[in-house]
Amino acid sequence: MISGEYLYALDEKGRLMVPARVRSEITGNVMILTRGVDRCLWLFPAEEWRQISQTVIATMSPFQAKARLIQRRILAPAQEVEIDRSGRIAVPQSLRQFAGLQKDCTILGMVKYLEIWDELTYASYLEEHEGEFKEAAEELGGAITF
Amino acid sequence: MISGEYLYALDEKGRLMVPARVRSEITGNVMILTRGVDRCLWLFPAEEWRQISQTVIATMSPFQAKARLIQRRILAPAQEVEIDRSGRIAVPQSLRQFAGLQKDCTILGMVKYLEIWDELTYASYLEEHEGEFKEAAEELGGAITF
DNA sequence: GAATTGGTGGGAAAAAGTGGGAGAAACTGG
DNA sequence: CCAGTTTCTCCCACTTTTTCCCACCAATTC
Repeated sequence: MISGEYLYALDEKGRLMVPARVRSEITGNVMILTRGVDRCLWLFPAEEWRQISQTVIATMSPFQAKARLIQRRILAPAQEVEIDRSGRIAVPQSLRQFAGLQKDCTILGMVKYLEIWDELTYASYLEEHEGEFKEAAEELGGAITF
Repeated sequence: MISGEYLYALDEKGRLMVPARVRSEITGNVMILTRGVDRCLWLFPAEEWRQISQTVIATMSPFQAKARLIQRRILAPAQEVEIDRSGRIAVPQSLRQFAGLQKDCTILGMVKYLEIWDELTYASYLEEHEGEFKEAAEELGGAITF
């Protein structure tokens, strides 16, 4: 179960640390990096990705517009990235650009996968959506008690 | 499984790189290039193309308008292209024009085949469809949970 | 305070990508 | 049908990027 909020800097070669806590949770040293929904990247353990992508592919035909869209936006940008001996991955140029990664990046543990945000982008996202969050919390409140 | 998002420039002779990652996934050095759906080209590994075209042909009669249309639009324009020693293919003039390829091209791995877009055309496609994508993603949420 | 773990930077070799030259093939006009 | 011209194709050499590895620094633990 992957969780936690981390802050790491992209180095000059475009490399980013995978938190040690996370590394110890996954098997192997290959993960899958792709565009996320919203302005961030998603980083999956290989096995999780296999499941998700299979599910998506199974429901898709290249002759349907919506399917192509999903495929182009989520499946296509996915690349295998290898974790080096120091625990870093290389983030490809195109994905860095998409998420607007500058230097400092926030990494979020989302249970089954990780999100990578530019630190500032993430901060403003949270701020802008605080109201919406409270509404969502209110709704959930009906179903969830502690 | 072909995926990844790559950016390459068409050179002055109209040649375009096939990403090394992709080259290592396919057998042989011949691929099939044709018009895609939307303003892009489709590039198939020979074997995949054989299957797809067979499937399409099998369901088509030249006496039906729709069938002829699909045939003219997808099957007919297909040509074999050879990957040279440096890993490039020559993109024929007519196809370049169809997809509006200028210089920088985005190449998308679509699992079974590749798409070739003019960089700017693709960027605007994604931008224009981001709203639609999020709706579609929202729907997928019904099918995929952790 | 020594040893272990986590993180950062950078060098060197290998791989990937780019440009361009020379010969072959195709096209054009006479 | 031939000669001149253009386009294509194939290959090589150079440049850039990526990958892999190691050394070092910081922080934590024993």
